[in-house]
Amino acid sequence: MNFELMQSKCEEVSGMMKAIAHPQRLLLMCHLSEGEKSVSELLELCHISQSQLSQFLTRMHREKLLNVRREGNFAYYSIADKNMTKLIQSMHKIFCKN
Amino acid sequence: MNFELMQSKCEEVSGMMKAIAHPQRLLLMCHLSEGEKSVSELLELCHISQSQLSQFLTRMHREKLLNVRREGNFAYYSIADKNMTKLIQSMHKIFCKN
DNA sequence: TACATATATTATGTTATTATAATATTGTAA
DNA sequence: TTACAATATTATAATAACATAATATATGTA
Repeated sequence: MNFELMQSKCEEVSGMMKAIAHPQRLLLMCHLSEGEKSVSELLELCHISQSQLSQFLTRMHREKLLNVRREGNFAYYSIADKNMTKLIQSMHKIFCKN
Repeated sequence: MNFELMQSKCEEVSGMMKAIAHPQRLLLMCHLSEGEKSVSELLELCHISQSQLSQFLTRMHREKLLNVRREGNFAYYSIADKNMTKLIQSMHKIFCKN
């Protein structure tokens, strides 16, 4: 792998790191790695205000990391980026096993 | 895994994510994942000012992510946290293969 | 001693993140 | 139509991150 490619990869990937470089956003991603969840469910799972949760979700959706599916009054979010799912799974192995 | 544990893990791990949530710091870590490097070497590898490089290294050393070894005029940095090394390797597999 | 080289520190202006409060929107049900 | 519940948006104050310039320290060498 040449250096220029390495640099541009880092540029790209560090953006994804930023998304999970926050305790609550990482927790969100961990919960979402187990499947789609509604905003209300996420609100119960993470100790965070409704406003901030919505802001985080909106932001990560804008960054193409999350999908939304709206059904009536509810919004269901899921991880949009396959690599993000893989990453969370790797992190789980590394940091949460033993 | 219970939720409280999950939360405290996320608290801890998101700190590490922060360290690599920056293009140049991630690039630094990638280069360091191949072994110890001197500041001068890193300065050549990353396009970054001497001051900022030193600040980044100092910061990550303070956060126990890096080790320093001083030899005469030079300082050699290496990754101190085994999990960080594992993480960088996983990321390499996920983002840089194909 | 004087000077060069490698690295670290300090200071500072700019921009981005975070947290919170307040308000708005939209869909559903009475 | 009114009211409520779920979610989104806007505004804003506090804090942290970033980039850069300037200066300092420490080691090695002529």
